[in-house]
Amino acid sequence: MDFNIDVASRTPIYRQLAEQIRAAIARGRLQANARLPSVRDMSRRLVINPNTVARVYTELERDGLLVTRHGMGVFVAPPGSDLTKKARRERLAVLLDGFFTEAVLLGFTADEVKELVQDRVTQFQWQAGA
Amino acid sequence: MDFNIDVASRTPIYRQLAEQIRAAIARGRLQANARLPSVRDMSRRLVINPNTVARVYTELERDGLLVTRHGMGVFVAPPGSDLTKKARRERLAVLLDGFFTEAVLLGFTADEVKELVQDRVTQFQWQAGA
DNA sequence: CAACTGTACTATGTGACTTAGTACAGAAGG
DNA sequence: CCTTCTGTACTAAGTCACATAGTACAGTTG
Repeated sequence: MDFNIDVASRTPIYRQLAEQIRAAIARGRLQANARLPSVRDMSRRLVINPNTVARVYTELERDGLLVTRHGMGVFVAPPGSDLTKKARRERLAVLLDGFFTEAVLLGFTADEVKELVQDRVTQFQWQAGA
Repeated sequence: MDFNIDVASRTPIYRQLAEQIRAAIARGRLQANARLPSVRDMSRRLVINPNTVARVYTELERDGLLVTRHGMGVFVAPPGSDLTKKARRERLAVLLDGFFTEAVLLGFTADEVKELVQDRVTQFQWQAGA
């Protein structure tokens, strides 16, 4: 896994790294139980502070995406959200509405958006259908 | 139009207001040429600083969503993005990938997402199909 | 002229973000 | 046991985004 940080960006470093890890897991480029670089190793690679890396790992563990074993390292957690079905659906609806808002303001038609959905949906590692 | 601000939220006030205006336009609750509350009026309603409101209006004008006429007020711009077709599509793809990432991490299946898309897509004011 | 509009500027305060440095506890291998 | 890795927990410092307050100026309307 290769991550990269743009220190010139207005989005915080810790947010950039967290998003890249989330994306890697969602696309299956980081599989369950895979080990991530240590806090110090990652900080050296990205030329950022170890504290910032630790902050990212802590946040992602709180979200249930990572599991840390003290003295051993940080690993990708097995899939599964601990939210209720209702909470999960509400959260997804908010995100989808945000996406639709931007799509409308960019001038797209509904058909164009549906087409793009079909194009891109295959690049992610979805839960198996019921 | 009624807007509301949560000062306790971690998301900045100017961002909250900007998102609410964007959403209102995308859903057709604010039509083209509609007039928005004046900077001072909006600041009194939301109990925030006039400078913060002005910042929001300026940002949305830069994005082409609003038009200000000095001394007269701020109005909703007619639809239409000034980005190139390629830039618009790339931007939408980034947003869609972000949405898919969260959907996967929340544990949804591809079919569930497609279903939600069908449910919600009708609530927005899309450009007329080609 | 009066009362509204948006805009520009300075000054101030708070908190997020990032870095640096030090220290401590758990795990693995010679 | 000792060394070296691992994550974690602090403190201290600096920078910058965010929000507020206040003042001032220019355009529009009646």
